[in-house]
Amino acid sequence: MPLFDRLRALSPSEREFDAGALLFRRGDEVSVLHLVLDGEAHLVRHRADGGRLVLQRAAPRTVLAEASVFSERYHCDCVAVVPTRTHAVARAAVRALLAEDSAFAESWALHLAHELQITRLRAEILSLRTVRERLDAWTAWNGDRLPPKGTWIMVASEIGTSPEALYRELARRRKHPREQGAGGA
Amino acid sequence: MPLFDRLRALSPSEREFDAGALLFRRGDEVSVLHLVLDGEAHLVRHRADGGRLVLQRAAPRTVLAEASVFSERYHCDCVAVVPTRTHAVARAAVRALLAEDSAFAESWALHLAHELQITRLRAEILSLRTVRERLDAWTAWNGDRLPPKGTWIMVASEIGTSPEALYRELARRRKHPREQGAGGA
DNA sequence: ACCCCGGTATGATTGCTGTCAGGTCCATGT
DNA sequence: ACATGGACCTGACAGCAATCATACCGGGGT
Repeated sequence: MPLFDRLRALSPSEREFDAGALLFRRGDEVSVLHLVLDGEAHLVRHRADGGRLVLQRAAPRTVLAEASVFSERYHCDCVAVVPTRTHAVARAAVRALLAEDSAFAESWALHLAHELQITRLRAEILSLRTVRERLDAWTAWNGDRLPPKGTWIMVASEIGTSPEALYRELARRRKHPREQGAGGA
Repeated sequence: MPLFDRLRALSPSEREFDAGALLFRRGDEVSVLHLVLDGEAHLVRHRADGGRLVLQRAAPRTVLAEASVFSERYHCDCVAVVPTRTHAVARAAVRALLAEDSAFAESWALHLAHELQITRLRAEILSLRTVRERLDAWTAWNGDRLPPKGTWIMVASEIGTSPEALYRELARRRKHPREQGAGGA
């Protein structure tokens, strides 16, 4: 059973948040771990000057603030950016399971390692300079296929470019199919 | 004891690699977990067209390819980009420790969660458009202080810009101290 | 059939950054 | 004292992408 569903089976409680509502704030005691069911929640840290720094963008079927399981209190705020529904499982239950069930602990670590791998890749893609290189890297990771229509805007945000820039790059490839994926160092 | 040292204590074996040497290749059986002591090793995936995609840049005192602990075989290549020395601990020993010692399992998960947090932050920084925003984000995370001299080049690579661009931004802040960190949405 | 809206598409402009090319400063070794 | 090398610094230029603006298209609702 996937980790998300395994966690979800721990308890039946669901919570709902309006757009802009806070799931928790910095300094709050960590009592539950949130699993995002619908909507989107951001982990944000507020800067002294009023600026914000997003630490995680949690989409549906993702675990929110994994590190909070090991912390007494939250280190940042969490805000719902659209109406959001989460499944809240007791932190104590998760910790107990981690301590007692080594198979569960392993799948938890596996989940974290996998997320880490994906995120490291995303960081590498974002450190590339041109849209062309980023799309090449994206396709290399996603089975060497161009993204399906309907998902382009999402892909654009994943690789950190504007939708227009991605449209143009895709149009370029439609016109000149041979030139894509020129192997780099 | 930090996780790195705890892992290192598991066994005494060290390995050395010349620049360009492979630590392992895709498909190899995973027998050991590498801890980088000196140098730098990259986890790379090769694309069909000859291009490369870097998945992890492992600096000294980092654990290389954490996910490999849970895998029979490697999913990518690993190459030393400079002369590199690693400490190799048996995968079986790590797995045994994870299964038997729940405190160790917890610190392993904590390590992964922490790395994940840092990497997510880096990805967020890299998705910002201008050097100014990236440096603002960097400073917000690093105690609202500008990076110390001697580390600027490293910071430039962390935030994905050229050293020159960072120098210019730092010079701008020396000249116009008030304009930095204009709080954005 | 019509409207509306979001995704797709593309042209024009502007601005930022990457790169190259120089130059200063300083710690180190001889 | 001198040479060396690395980090720091800045000017000039070119290139790419963000942005703005406009338009097309297809699906869902009425």
